Formats: sequence, structure tokens, C-alpha cells
Amino acid sequence: MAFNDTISVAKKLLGALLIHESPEGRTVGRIVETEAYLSNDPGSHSFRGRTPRNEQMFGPPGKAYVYFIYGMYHCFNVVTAANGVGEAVLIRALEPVEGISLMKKRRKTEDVQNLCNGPSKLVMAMGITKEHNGHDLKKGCLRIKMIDTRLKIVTTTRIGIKEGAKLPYRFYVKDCEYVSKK
DNA sequence: AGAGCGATGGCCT
DNA sequence: GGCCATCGCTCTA
Repeated sequence: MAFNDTISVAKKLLGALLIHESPEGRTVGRIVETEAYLSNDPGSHSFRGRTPRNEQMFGPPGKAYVYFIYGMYHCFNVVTAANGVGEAVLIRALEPVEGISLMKKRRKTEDVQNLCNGPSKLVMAMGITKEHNGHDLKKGCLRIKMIDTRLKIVTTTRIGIKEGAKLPYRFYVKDCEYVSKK
């Protein structure tokens, strides 16, 4: 698929499968909540230009941007837009599909609805690490399988940011029990 | 059910 | 030195 128009990609990623083959086992989740971060967007890491941290956002689309936050968590993004343009889609929630027992072990909870309903939760459940920063999501151990669906999509504002808080750049699957916040 | 808050460290000004 | 695209615990209802 083309990873050019970031808003479109954020919507098209809903329903897609995120797959990770790790030494511990295979986990698969269906993407149910995303947020778009654009280049002219004050809420985006890329807004003030290229830095060592946000470097991957400016790279070619279809790669992973994994960043460290709050001293203890990581978040996972799909890089979008042309090479040189700093845009990405934050994955905020997954519906667990495969490897649920491994997800429970990694997350230290038995509650299936609490495994992947947040950007750092799904990173933990899927076994994603900072080593995946810059990884090509079209091939290899961590990849995305696009699924053509006709899901009902809710469009709303993003979570946990100050700048650009009113922009309608968060998207989730309507009536889905696995999103982080409705 | 919802508000408040501490943990914890790299990055940016 | 202040700021985070968060989470899980505690406290109040």
C-alpha cells in the first residue's frame, strides 16, 4: 500500500493486523485505534524539525518509529508521508488475535481487554522494543498485514497532548471493546 | 466510575 | 531544568 496521505493511512490501518514473530512466540493484534501526526501539526514530535529522537518520522514511509516516553514506556508508530516529510501514525490499541497467553504473561494480567488498550500497553504485549525503531514493517519479524474492511470509524481528538489538542486526528473502530478510550 | 499522583529517564532549550 | 503521544495504584464516592 502507499503510505503517503497520513490521515488516510490512519483510517486504513484500522482492521489491519500487526504481527510479531519473537523468540518467545508469535503475537498478532488487530489495529482498532490510531492517531495521525502531521508535519504542520503542533502536537507532533516532528513539528519543530528533525532531531535525533524523531529522525525516523522523516525517513521513508512504511517503517516503524518507536520512541521512549515518561522514563519507562515506549510507543509504536507507522511512518507515513514521503521521505523528508515528518509524519506518522501512532497505534493506540489492538484487539488481541493470537498469542494471547504470551500477551498475558508480558503484561502480567489475565484481563484480555486490558492487554493492548493503550499505546504502551500494546508495545509491551507485542514484545516491541526500541530495537524495532526504523524496522521495515512490510517484511521481517514485525510486520503489518493490511485488511480490506468496511469498518464504522469514529473520528475524534487525540489523547495526552497539549498542542493541537482540538484537531480531529484520532480514529477508532465504532463499538469496539478494545479501544483505549471512547 | 473518576480524579489525583508518583514512577522514571532521555531529550530539548 | 522542565517536559513528556503513559500506566497503575490509591483515594473518594
